[in-house]
Amino acid sequence: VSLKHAILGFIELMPLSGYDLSKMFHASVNFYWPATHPQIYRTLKRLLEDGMVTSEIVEQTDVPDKKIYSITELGRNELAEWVSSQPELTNMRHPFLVQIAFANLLETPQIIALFEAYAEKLRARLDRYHGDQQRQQLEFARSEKERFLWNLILANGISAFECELKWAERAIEGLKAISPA
Amino acid sequence: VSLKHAILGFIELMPLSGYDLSKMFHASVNFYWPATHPQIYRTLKRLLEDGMVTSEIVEQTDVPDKKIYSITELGRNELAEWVSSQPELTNMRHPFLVQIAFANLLETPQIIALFEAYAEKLRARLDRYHGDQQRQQLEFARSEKERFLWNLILANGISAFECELKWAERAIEGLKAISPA
DNA sequence: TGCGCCATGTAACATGTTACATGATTAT
DNA sequence: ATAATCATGTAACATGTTACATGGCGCA
Repeated sequence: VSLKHAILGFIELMPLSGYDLSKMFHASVNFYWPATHPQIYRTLKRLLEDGMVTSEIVEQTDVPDKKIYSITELGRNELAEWVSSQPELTNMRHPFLVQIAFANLLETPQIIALFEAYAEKLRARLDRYHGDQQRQQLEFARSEKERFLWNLILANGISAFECELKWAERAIEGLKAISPA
Repeated sequence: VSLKHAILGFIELMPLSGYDLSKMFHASVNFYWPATHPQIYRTLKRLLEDGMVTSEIVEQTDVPDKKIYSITELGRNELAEWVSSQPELTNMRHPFLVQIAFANLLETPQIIALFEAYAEKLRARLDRYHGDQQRQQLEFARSEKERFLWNLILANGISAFECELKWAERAIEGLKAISPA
């Protein structure tokens, strides 16, 4: 339901092409709302049909032409309505937990190795959160309030992954305690 | 990729019908791997075609017949392989963060209200984690190791939601500080 | 010569959701 | 009566992924 609204949200910031949107998704919300380019183009097509956006072809020299989308009054209303609607809990798909749920077949050292590989991935993700790529997005904020909100989102990712990492590290300790050293 | 493996994992515990599986998903892994019954029946059909499971109709009096699925050698291999494969990071869809990312249109008190509604939902979810429904599942554990793993999974949910709740509460504090009281 | 960026899209497939469809039994 | 539980499934739709398709420019 919500890719549509994320796209409207970006276009509300400024008129954008599908390609721009794709880059923005990858540079910013990708961690909590991934979107690939076919999905974006398809959704833009639908938004256009529904009159939520308008498109305009901008000719460019040297590089291919762009199709720039702008938000309409209807789109702005839709976005405003969605933004103020009741928040939903993330419905996670957590493949690692499923894996662990059925890991009884494995030897404890193997399970420890799984947790260690998982912790490593979490650390890599945390590094990316701490990297400046994320912070650069904050520059586009149009107000103090917006910057504050975007900082909250960043903080959410960091705290969630730190929490997950702590859990994994505690799990490793616990598993080592029951494993024949 | 992984509903298939979750189903194999359950059937490996004991032979089960689609209906049983549906109940087990709702009672246990639902928070980190939701599955609806059409999905389960469809996946069972495919697993049967692929020779990962066999089915047997069990006639019952008073209640409708059951179609009980059992795991095959092939299915057990597939499961074993998957369980020991490289763990993947959860790729979240976090609609609330998207909502907040574009909440600049709203007045600060409205944003606070959103966070409060969100925090309320988190608390409700935590209550369910602390409820005994989750703990009852632990009874089915076939070994100390399995019980330990299942406890880890429970702990993961609790710590993740507690962390998220703390984040939301801190956010509310921060927003109140910048709002005209 | 080949890779990567720019820029658009489609096709096929996989996965997930909601609604439809049936029908008996048991408890309120 | 009516709702809930048992038990199976299909159909239609929405969403997400991977691969295919095109084509120019600039850089190494």
